[in-house]
Amino acid sequence: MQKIKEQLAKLLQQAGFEVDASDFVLPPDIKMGDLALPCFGLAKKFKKSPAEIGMDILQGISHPLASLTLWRSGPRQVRNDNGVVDRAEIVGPYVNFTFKRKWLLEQILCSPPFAPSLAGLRVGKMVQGDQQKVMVEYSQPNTHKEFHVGHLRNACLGAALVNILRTTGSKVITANYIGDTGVHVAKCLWYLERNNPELVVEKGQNKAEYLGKIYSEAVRLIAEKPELMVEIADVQSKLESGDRKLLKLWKKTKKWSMNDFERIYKVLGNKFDKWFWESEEEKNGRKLLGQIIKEGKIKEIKKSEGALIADLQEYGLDVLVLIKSDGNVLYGAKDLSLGIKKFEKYKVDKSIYVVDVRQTLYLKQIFKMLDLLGYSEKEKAHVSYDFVTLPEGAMASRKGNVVSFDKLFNEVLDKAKDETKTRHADWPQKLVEQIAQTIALSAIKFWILKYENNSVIVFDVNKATAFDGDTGPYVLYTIARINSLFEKSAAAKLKPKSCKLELLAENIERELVLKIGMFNDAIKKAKTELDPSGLCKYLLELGQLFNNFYQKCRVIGENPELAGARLFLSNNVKDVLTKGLRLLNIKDVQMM
RNA sequence: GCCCCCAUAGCUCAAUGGACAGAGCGCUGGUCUUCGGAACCAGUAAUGGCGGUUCGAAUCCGUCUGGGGGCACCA
Repeated sequence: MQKIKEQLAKLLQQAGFEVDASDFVLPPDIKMGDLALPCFGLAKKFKKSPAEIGMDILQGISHPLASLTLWRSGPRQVRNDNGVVDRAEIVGPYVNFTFKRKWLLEQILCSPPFAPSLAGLRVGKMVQGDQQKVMVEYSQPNTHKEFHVGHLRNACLGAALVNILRTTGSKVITANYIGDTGVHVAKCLWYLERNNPELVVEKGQNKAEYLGKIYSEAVRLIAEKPELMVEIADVQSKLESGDRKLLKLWKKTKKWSMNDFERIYKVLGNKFDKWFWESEEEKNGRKLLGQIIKEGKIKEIKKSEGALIADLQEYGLDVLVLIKSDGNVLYGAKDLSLGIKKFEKYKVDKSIYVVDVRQTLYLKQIFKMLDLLGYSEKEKAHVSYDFVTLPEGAMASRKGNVVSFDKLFNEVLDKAKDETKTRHADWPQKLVEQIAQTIALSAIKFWILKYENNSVIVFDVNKATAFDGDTGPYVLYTIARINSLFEKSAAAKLKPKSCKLELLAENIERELVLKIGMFNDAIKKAKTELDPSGLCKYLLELGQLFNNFYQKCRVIGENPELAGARLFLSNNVKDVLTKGLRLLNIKDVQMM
């Protein structure tokens, strides 16, 4: 669509109007035209009414349009038999342009907005891009806790953003930052050391799930007797200084958690280039802070009440404790050393953090400290997303009221299997399971990604497991339907053909084509806003238009040229849907 | 106490300051001797209150009400 807008803008510029491609908007109804130019801006500039400006434009373009035969049908409309624009019409403060059908259809359908493939991703790189080197840190689960639907949102969002950045030209390094140390680990180990030092678990018990339970049990005990926190701090210190027994316990249980995370990432299709560990940054952070203090590098980092703090009040960013008065290192110290590492060791131009909205202030503090330490030239961005809550309130491992990823996934998977079996009683078990898994994942990911980053998602099992309406399976269904159409058409000796696209004369066909042309715009918006929800909405709208088209327009039984054009259009739809899903890290299906 | 976010149809969500505020679910009615009914069509119904800026406000500003979140030893 961008190319078309540019061409129209050029036409108007030749006629002497200062119009930019970005000035055009879509008319609310396809019958009004393909593109509209609001005349408010020009009206203000020339101190005329928008309608008068519209008249001027029609007068002006009469010349370039008039290369051959131009005729006017009334003062508010011009038509032209030659060239690109078929009709330009003033409606209120807008000038609506309708393009020559053949030209428009060929512009969009024959020059897809993306190159054929990009290695591995197969989405296609749409622009050359700035080749900016970006690190995207996302998914920061804590070991010794369960992976729940809150983590799921981060994992889905991060993966989608990475694909969107890559397809628009950025060089992305993906990073996971595992919380393998800290108070939560100490609490868990403290409990295990007292109650299950040999780490005996029942057969068949999911070990990561077991750790999650231990953790919330420990939290409960400590809430009853707050003085136990002294023991926890002791465990934490001993662990950092390398107590053998604790270290052994820690390593083994950490492995349990990591095995589980890796299993889940594999199911979700998340791949990370770098793995960072809090336990490593703990040491680095302590060292770094020691240096900063010793050299008096920045005045904001100083001792206070026995702790080491960053006093950022003069920037309106409060105070952040970096090292506790009991000597244990906090998150901020670790993130500071990791933040520096990203710029120094990995040489990135931009550092993106996909982190929960509740850490907005915290990340501002980290970014400010990085600025003060000499990294003010480097770009730092916090992609904040709101969290997933339960109807009765926030989800927290501490409270033990989390909806685990497994619970949700298994529920959706069972449903997908049932649905698939009822439709395909003849399918072998293996095929059913494979397709059902893809359907289930599409449902879960799409359910999460269709919400804007800043909207709270209230977990509702019916919505998360829905397959009707605006869901992932709806998009998959549309693709499967197109595939089926191709099979049946091929049997009827019909093939996609682009030579007579002008036969696509129905309004719904034109609407569908224009929507295909908007794919790039949807991707660009997702990139600018670092929010993929608009892309989800776009894919749903495209799917809806296709299904509408499919209902109204036949392929088999029509004359081969029309059928060919419709198949060509359908193929474009399938291409965009598949690539769009790919960007969202969602796999498609051949059939379902 | 200070700061941030949110409030749109019965429910869940959309809408670069611009044309009659759009979807999905629900409900009512319809399509189909199914190129795949996980579908399509029609109907139903909404900008929390009060001011202001603007040619024009769901959107920007102020204020009130009602939710959520953050603010020194959690991450």
